[in-house]
Amino acid sequence: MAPVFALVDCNNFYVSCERVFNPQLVGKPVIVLSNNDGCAVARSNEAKALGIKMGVPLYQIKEIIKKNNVQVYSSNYALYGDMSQRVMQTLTQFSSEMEIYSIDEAFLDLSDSKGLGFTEYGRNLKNRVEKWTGIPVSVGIAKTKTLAKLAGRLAKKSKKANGVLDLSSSKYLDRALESVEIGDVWGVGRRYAGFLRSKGIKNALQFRDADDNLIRTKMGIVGLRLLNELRGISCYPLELSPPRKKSITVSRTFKKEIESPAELLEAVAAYVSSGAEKLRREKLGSGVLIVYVMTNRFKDDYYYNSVTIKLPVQTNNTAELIGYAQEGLKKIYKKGVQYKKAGILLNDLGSEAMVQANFFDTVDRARAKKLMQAVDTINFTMGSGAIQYGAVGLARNQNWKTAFNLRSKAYTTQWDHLVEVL
DNA sequence: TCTGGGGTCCTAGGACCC
DNA sequence: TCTGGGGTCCTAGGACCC
Repeated sequence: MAPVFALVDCNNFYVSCERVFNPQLVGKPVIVLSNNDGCAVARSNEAKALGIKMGVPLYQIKEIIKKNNVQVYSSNYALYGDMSQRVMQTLTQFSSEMEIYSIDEAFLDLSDSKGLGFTEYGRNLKNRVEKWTGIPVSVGIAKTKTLAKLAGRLAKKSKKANGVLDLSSSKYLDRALESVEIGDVWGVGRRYAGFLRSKGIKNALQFRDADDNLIRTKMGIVGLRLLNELRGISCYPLELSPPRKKSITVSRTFKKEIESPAELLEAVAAYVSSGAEKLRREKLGSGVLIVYVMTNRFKDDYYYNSVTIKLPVQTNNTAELIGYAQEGLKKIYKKGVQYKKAGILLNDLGSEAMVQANFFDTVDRARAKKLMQAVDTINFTMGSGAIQYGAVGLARNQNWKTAFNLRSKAYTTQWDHLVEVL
């Protein structure tokens, strides 16, 4: 039987999360910022209507914010992560087969749904998620994921659709495709959109009916898959279990530029700690560690350098990884440079249980593992960062530490942040 | 003054081997 | 002047996503 997909997409997700616990924000222009309160990464419809674009730096919209009393928030990942789980949990009731695609999106398999028509199904789903979690969602339904994304986008925009659009067997499919600008097609980014426009292909309908060879030469196999998906031939099945991670990265822009090697070391040690914790959570070990540093990329004298360290044995031991990172950092540190960002990458990931032993290995791995388990347990029960390596430095004087000056409370994950009803 | 972070996939080209 | 051919593996870079 031909598949049918539903895409469920939370509307302006971060903003919607803030509104659940602060209903006064409903109807007002609201934005949520990236790390260090740098850019607008989520916008309410009212904020979009004011012309605030995705990813625009805060300092460029100061005027608009002031004039229109836009409500501004720092990112609150604890809150958004928890709200996301609630939404996904609710969705499991609507299909046995679901793929969590991102923090605010999921694909559902509807091929064996019986009884109700798809539109009514979508409407039920939308109502229940909103009632149970407070998060408004849009639902797009179609024969392929790409078409479901497109339907979802139209569902959100069209007043008539009111949040749910079924294009799985619609006689208006062509008209719907024609109304979607080429750059808004899932998988067509800025570069490809520019190329396609230069060939006279301006919307999804023209793209669907384009010549295969033209698309293949410039966009390769990915482009051809995209064409097929738009033609109703499914190329991307639902991914029921998340594929194993191939890399883990932790990187941050510093609050202020830093120059001293000691501070740089602290930041890198902190990122390594966080990366190692992620490894352990996924029961993985890493065989290659990359450390990189850079200056402000918007300045002329931009400097970037990185070092790749092949580890003797795959590991997720924080102390060991910090040691290698420090060694590596010494090789790429340059004096007199104003660093603005650093990061680490963990590659060559493998299952913790399958680590290839090294004959010359000098680390007592059984002992190290016990220590890491103790550290993780403490941080899990007492709160993240309750215990950490000295290399990370002390909270005061951390000029690199990311700032969130406008953050709301962790309403759902910390007892002392619970909402009080007076 | 102020500009996010974490991922994946594909392709081309070079190194290396037989 | 002429200078094999095919396969595999790895890496860097480009493109995309949220």
